[in-house]
Amino acid sequence: MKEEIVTRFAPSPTGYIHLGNVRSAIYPYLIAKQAGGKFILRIEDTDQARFVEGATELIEETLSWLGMKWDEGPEVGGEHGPYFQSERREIYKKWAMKLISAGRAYVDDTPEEEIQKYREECNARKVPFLYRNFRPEKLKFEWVEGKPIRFLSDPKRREWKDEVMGELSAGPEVQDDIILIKKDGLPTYNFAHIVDDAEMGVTHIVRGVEYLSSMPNYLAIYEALGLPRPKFVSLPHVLAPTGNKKLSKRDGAKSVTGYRADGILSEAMLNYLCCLGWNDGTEQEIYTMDELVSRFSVEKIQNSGARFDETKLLWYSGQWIRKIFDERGVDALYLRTEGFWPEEAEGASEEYKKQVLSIIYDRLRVLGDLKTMTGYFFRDPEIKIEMIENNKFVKKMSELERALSLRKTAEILGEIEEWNAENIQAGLNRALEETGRKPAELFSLVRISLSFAEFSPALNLTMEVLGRETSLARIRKVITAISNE
RNA sequence: GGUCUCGUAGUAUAGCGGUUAGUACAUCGGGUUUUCAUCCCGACAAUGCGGGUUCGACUCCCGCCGAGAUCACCA
Repeated sequence: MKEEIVTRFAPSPTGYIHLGNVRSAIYPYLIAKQAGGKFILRIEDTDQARFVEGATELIEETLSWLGMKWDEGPEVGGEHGPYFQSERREIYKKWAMKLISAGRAYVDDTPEEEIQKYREECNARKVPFLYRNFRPEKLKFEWVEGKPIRFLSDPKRREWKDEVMGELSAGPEVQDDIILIKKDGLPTYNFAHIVDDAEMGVTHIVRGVEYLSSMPNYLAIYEALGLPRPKFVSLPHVLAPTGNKKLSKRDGAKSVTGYRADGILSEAMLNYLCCLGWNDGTEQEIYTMDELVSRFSVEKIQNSGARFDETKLLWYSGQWIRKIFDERGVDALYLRTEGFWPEEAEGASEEYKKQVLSIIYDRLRVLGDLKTMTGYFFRDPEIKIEMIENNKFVKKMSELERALSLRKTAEILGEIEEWNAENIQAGLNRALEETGRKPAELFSLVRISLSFAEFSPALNLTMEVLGRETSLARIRKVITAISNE
């Protein structure tokens, strides 16, 4: 019988999920789903000082938004609960007692100040601080309320395999009597995650490379507890856009929620993040969640850090907006646009907004662009004569020529029987002939008159959506404005 | 300082003993009757350095250099 694959994402509720950390959720999710296994969400809230109200909800929301469902964890429950470490005190105590009775863990009743003094001494002498060199001769193997419990280490060279980094090893220098249980009775990460992963049957531990240097200590605990080692998957860091540091809040990279608010599609975020430091060997760039689940492979995870590149994220976003429109139609894309329209669109009908979306979608990088790009579809733009005067093509026409050209165009368009893109284009072409202007000149003039925006979709499409009345009214308004000057 | 890890264009990556070192983003140029965008075409641009091994090295080995991680009653 094949062992079931179980992975987990175990964040601390200390704020929003950091962009760089989302990968530590996506990768284990893909590993589990690919094998038909389980993905667990566990909240590591043993540090009461850093706990942030609402952080858990934010984490859950982010995972859900990205399309990840956890099989066990908060909200959904499961057979290995509770899924908040703060509620698992008794479990950790039980495991700590195993070590205590085996003579592998002891109570640390050295005053903190004394340890601190020793630590400073070591720093001054530039030797590594190791508690084991400082521990009392006679150890007390018992559980004492209000005192930390330390692991009794057995330093030696240890070797292990990392699914990403390969065969690794480290000497005894880094192994120490690390704290298992803090004086508040809650476990440290170092102990808690080992206990939880064992209890929950986790087969693959996926986490950042920063834990690599603690591995020898973890290995010692697995050994002392008689636990089998799970597979270790170390993920390289996501680097900040500049410098060589790992991505952090001050690097200008927004949180996942921040990008979501800008109107980045979740598919794009997932796609980008997953392909940052992973590649299936083909030249494919765009992947759906289903494709990622079937194609993902741990062996293909890069082993050097990857720099976060917002520009590429935005490219993915644009690609996905087009992909959804092209493959699933306006309605599918429209569903995503709620909250991204400009204020003026408030009273507009759904149908009208869909029409606007249909002609503007291929210009969007994020849905939030709707706000700045579609205003003139919902209210008459303010006339800015300088936009006309400064345009490099319209500039070539005299004021009189502008007025006459617009008048002619309005006249021709006014005669159109059925107001549709094709007929409008025919009308525009006729206006071109009759005015004798170059396309660049006349079309620029008309385009600006209609929108007074830096850019807009094709003229005929814009007018079709705007409607005959509005289009002609706007052109006439400009004619009046020019003539009065 | 100890320990550990990493090193292909600006960025993300492919290639894993013989390639014109491929692709994508970015940048620059061109095309699609106006703009912006899409789309298409083109250009620029990389194996950190030094030694080996080999007929041949981006690929294997060693050294150096550079970068990062970690050394908490944080995770």
